[in-house]
Amino acid sequence: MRTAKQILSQSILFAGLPEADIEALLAIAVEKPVTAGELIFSEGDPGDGFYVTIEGLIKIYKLSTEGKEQILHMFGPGEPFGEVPVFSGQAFPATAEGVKKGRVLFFPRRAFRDLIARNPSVAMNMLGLLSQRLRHFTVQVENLSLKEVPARLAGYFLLQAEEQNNPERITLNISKGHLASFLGTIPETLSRMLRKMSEQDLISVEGREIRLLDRQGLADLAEFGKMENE
Amino acid sequence: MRTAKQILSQSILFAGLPEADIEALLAIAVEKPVTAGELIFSEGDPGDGFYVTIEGLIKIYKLSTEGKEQILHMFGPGEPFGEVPVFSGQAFPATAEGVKKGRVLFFPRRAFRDLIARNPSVAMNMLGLLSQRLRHFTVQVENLSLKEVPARLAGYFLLQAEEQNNPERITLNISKGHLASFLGTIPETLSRMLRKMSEQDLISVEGREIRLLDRQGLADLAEFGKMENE
DNA sequence: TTGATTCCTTGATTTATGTCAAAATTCATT
DNA sequence: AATGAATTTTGACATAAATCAAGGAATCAA
Repeated sequence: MRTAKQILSQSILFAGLPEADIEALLAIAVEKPVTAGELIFSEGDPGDGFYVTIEGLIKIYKLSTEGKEQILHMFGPGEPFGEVPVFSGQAFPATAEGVKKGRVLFFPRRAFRDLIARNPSVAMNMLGLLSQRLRHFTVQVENLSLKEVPARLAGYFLLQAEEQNNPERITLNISKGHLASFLGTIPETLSRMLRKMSEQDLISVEGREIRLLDRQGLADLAEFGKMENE
Repeated sequence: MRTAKQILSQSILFAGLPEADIEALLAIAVEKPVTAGELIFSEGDPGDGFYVTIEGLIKIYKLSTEGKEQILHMFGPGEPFGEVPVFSGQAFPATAEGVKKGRVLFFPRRAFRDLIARNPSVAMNMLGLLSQRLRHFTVQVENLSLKEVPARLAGYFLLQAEEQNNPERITLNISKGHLASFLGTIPETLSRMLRKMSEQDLISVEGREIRLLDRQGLADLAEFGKMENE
């Protein structure tokens, strides 16, 4: 069983925080067991603290006017929930309920705010993490709305080059199959596009190492979407 | 000319903060004019503060090994830059330079951290903003990797329903043309899909009002991607 | 080495969706 | 209401990419 500490230090909100900060967070958090079907909070409850799932599965839902349950999200280990209204000082806009037995950490709003005041670098780190992810996703969304696969792929390469801090070579950290699905396509198409881009000397591929041979060409491709024909 | 205060209160990092907090931020910020071609910071400089563009245009770039400039981002009014390394206590990984004459606000790291310690709800608000946007983009990225347009569209409707806090009806806040481009398609295709979805009683469309008639059907569509044939 | 998986590539075909052209509708302004 | 501009819809056609089917690498365990 993974400990709360392990989960936290890999979670979206706290990943990469120094161990001392994780300890400080654990010190103010309250661990609660959750059973399937158990209500964690209800729509309209005051947002007096947020949660991080440690184990199990939580669903967030609203009831439609006919009383039907509309699931909005499911959250597993490492994923926070309720933090948006809590950070903003709002009531919970939906209901949270256990789906699979597990446990969650509850971070009381007040104690969390005090922790930040005592130790502002925790907040700074969190802001850094969130900003970075946000920037990543902003670019990613732009990429994905590009109509054609070669353009999305070129955009992905440029984004990765930036994030890996190397403008000339990137290493795929996921399999080509996963990459295909991530780009909204399938392995066959990805494979063909990689070949085509290699033939045009935009890139060269050696396993998971991609060399970016023509950055300007890739940028044009990402912007205009069309590849010149062979 | 829009004032720094107006820009800040609509910026990604600070939008929606109470006026008092914006004032507090302005009190620690230093306004600097920027001319075209002026260096703001260089790769490797210590990240002793971050910037928000007020007016003009800033480019962020790195130099390739052959000394060629690789532009990573351009930032206009309201957009922060340098905040990721600064929040995380790193050096700047790239160089910032003015492209169009304007001005920027500089937030010294130290003063900003002290501000957070004095006034943790500023940090809480920022965390709330970033978390919300992050959640939005996370879902959006998932949607956009769905292969077919009807699935992406259904996903978009469900996301909007959640954000507009109304599970049964949404109001498009962008034109259908823009929506098409946002979903990575074109107005013609969007139009056809809306008709098809209406014919199947998944939705009904009255101008920019979309009524979600079959939420489960939409969820299935978003998940499995296929529409049943006419 | 062998066999067993998994991952990646290639080819033939079908299908979804983009392109082009034009009509219809909506919206804003007089 | 009437004009004009912008947006949306429709139709015929072209094409990028998905599907289906098969075969090759690469990886791993014994």
